[in-house]
Amino acid sequence: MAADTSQRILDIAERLVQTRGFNGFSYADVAQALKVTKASLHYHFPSKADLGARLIKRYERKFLTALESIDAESGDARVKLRRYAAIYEDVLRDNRMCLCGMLAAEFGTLPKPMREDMRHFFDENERWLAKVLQQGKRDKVLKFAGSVPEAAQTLIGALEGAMMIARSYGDVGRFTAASERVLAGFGA
Amino acid sequence: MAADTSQRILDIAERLVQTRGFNGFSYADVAQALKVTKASLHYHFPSKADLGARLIKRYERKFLTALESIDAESGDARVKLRRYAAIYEDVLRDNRMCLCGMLAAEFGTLPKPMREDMRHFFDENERWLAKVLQQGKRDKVLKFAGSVPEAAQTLIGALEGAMMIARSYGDVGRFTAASERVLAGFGA
DNA sequence: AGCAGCCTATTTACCAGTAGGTAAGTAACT
DNA sequence: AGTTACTTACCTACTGGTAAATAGGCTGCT
Repeated sequence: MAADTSQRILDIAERLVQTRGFNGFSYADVAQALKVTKASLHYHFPSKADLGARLIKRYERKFLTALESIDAESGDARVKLRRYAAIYEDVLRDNRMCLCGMLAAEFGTLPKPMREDMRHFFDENERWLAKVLQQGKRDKVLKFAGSVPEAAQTLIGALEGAMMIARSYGDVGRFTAASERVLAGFGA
Repeated sequence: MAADTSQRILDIAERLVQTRGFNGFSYADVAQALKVTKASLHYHFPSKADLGARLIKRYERKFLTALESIDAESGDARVKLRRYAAIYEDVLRDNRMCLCGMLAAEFGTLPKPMREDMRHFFDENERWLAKVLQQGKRDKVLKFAGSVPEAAQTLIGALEGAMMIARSYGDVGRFTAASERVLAGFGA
């Protein structure tokens, strides 16, 4: 029950960051949602920066696990890309922004450790995507010009941006359309 | 000198929103930078929501003026697209995020009028881009599949996302690379 | 079995600093 | 005398954070 509280705090804080941003919520918000006192939160996460850092690490772990599942369940690079985009779409459908996409916008006010953790998330995404793109190229199911890492970076940026704007319009379809177009540009 | 104060407030606030976000700065920050009191700011912009709304409107006006210049100075749709992307790059080079891209991330905490103004900015961008894309298609200098408005939306999202992430890495080149790749996808 | 002592999770009761905002006064120009 | 552009002096609510008290469960010892 004890370890559970930490996770429940993270669940609520995660939702708040994804919908309102790291600067858009307070310990009081989490405390209220969880029906405990603020002081209790500080017991589990001494400072907001700690909470934020833990949030990113857990999010990255969940995300990379999902990517491993994709690898395990499909061999076709085109399918992998589509399933990658589908992760974003699912997040958006829940009215959330990608946690790290949100934090990227707030970069200027983020504690240093959070900045590094956030970039690590994108680095790992890029690594996975680069692997998939390389594989797709080798298997001749994807075709695109130029450097593989740059292609991966472009893809991440395009999906994050599409997500961010689609959310402002409350329109998942807008994301889907952009996502399909971007993937089509890679032959997927 | 009086009318000037309002503009100087907007200048400073604009910079703060673009670097720290709307929730990442306070009237006290602006007052300090301008060496006036907070109360003086409230004289010019009664509430922060007012300030924010005025900020967006001024930003949109400047932006649309820049787009008119592009129209006036070039007839080639490929050049127009490249110059459009160059606007983003210049903003980023100044270590800023696009004002409305930043606000899109903070959408969940924005006052309603600001939400609408922000979407208006994107709508106008989309309108201009759609016009350019249509023209490029007609002139056979651009080629892309599917609906023109959707293509325009995709382009905006890709540039905003690339910008946001590149800024987190303090790497303008990362934006440039993504931007070139995206434009290449339209034949530009 | 009984209980002392400890650990974990939590509360109550604070704290200083900052947020956005207001009321009333003032100084200069028209 | 009125208008414009401010300042001084406040206000309330909230921010992240802390210290001390407390309640309950588990440990080992006699």
